[in-house]
Amino acid sequence: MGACALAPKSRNYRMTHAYRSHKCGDLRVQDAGSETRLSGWVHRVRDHGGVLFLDVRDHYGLTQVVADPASPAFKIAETLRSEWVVRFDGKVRVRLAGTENKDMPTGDIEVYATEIEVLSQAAELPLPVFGDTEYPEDIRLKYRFLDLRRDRIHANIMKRGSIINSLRRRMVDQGFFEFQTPILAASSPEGARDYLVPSRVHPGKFYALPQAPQQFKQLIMMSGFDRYFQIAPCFRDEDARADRSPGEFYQLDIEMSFVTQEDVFDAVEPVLRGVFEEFGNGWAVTQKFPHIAFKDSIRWYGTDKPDLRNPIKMQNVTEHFAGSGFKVFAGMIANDPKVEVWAIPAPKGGSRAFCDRMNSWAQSQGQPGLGYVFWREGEEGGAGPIAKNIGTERTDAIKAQLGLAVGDGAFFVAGIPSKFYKFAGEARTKVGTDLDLIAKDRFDFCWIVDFPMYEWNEEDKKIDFSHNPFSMPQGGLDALNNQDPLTINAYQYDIVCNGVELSSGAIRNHRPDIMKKAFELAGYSEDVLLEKFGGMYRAFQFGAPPHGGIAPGVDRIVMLLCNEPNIREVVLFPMNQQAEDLLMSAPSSATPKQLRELHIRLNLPEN
RNA sequence: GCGGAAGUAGCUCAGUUGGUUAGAGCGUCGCCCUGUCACGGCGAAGGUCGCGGGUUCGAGCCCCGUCUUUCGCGCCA
Repeated sequence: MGACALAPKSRNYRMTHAYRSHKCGDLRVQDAGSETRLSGWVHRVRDHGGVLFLDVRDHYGLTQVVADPASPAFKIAETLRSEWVVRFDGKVRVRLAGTENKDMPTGDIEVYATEIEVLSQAAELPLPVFGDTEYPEDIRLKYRFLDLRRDRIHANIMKRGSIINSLRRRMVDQGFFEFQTPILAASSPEGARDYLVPSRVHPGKFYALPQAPQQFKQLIMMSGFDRYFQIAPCFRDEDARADRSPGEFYQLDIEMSFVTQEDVFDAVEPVLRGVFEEFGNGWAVTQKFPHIAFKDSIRWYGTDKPDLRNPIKMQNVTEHFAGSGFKVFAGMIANDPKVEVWAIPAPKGGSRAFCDRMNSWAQSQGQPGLGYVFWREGEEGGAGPIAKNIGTERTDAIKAQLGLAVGDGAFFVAGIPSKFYKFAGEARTKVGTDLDLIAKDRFDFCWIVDFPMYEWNEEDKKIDFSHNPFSMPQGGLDALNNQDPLTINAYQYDIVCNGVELSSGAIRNHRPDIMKKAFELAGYSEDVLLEKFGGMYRAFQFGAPPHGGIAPGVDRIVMLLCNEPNIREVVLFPMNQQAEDLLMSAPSSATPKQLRELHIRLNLPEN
């Protein structure tokens, strides 16, 4: 099994042990002739009438057991079925020449069974352990214990454990120390929906499970500790996605005192690079994570979590369309100075078929279409409707700016960038995917930095925090006092790998005066600060060190390293999309006694 | 809360334009088989086609509703 590579070297049990002298991955040619005792699950039965083969499986591997009519164990062997748990005693022998199995580590030997004890039987399986067929999620989750016996997911779970061990070791080696923070905590007013836990002692009051140990880790810094980390469980009552468990997940939560943004990067980068090199199947890992400003990421990639394996970088080509014969774009540009035209270069995408396919795709996304120019033999000046309208001089200029050649194409999106960047980013991804430009065997990391501190809330017509209100604004109090709030950036950063947002972090605002002003700009008085974040705001009054941190998502790291698209493949006992545990039946009703003790009366919806 | 996809034997799936008794592989059970490793051969059992309603002479197939699972949107400081 895949797991055996991760298993410790086997101990030598004596034959007097009740269940085993060896594990199922242990035996080799040099063991031939010796007695052995194996216990495990019957993985597969091959009954030839006269001779019977059984693959026996445990956590460590598979071994072939043989029985024939000369063996006293033959009668029992014939009754064995898949997934029964059995103890085998027998003699190790070298397989007959020509019958070795090179695909199994134990494939040169077999165990000739002399005694068999059935330790437990299995009913007919709702989910075969053998083979690699896909099964529906509800059955997999209901019979998770069978699902977990299967090779791929068994190996994933072991790899998850090894990754977490490695993360811990790497953190400790850098002088970090692991702390435990409360699970029964106070509800936090911002962010996701909380999981609430009713208090028995305080009728009508509730604890909340922490969405992250954010405030606690900052308090740890203010308590005079340094270099905190924790493999921290986080709880958020939000709906699931393929890469997001409902309810709970883990973060490698990190916080450091007396640091700048660069210090945090220098601490975290080697940990992630190291763990991706250790567990990444030899795929190339970015050695020095590039820093990309938030606004550049939006301009170049149409997203704040760019997949840098995709080489396409969008460019502003507004000037080539201003006053051109392509009236749609030219008119938009003339009417509104905020209008821009972005180009998505498509290397090797220079065919009418591909461009038309992209155009239809854009329409299926609710767009009016996707303008394009492509360059091909005989039409070096550019082909397609736009090329005809704007002429060779302009298409040549576009081709030169984008660094394209004959055989390539380019797509164009026009409008107010804040309205179309997301679609442009999706088009960039689609072009990269469809033209097979995205390398499959790399982990491409980057830091996204300089997130805006504030954003305009169109609905409430006011300025809002765009991310964490406790991030330090760049420029400090001076910027808050003198700058247009919408131009202020925060010391706030994300790590992105292959288009997956692995974590976000920040240098925190440790100064109550700056914090007061920051909240004031978003329309919150000091009372709000005191009422909602009293504990932490109080701590800031008594000598808070400059500090900052980050919290990479463990589940997503494991997903990337296991090359799994779904988080349930790397979690032992996941819930389904409706946040139910189908194996253990959670959530479930409380008894009247429990509810009485908690002073809770149910007010259930109709039906 | 909203949108897409799926739901047929224990499991994975096929099922034509709406037409007689709904099929296959795996698994299960029985018989045969002494070198397999997805062993093989013969046979059998196993189905309220998710559920409810409708259209029709006739529905697994068409229509409406509903439930379940999943993917996405909303949500996720």
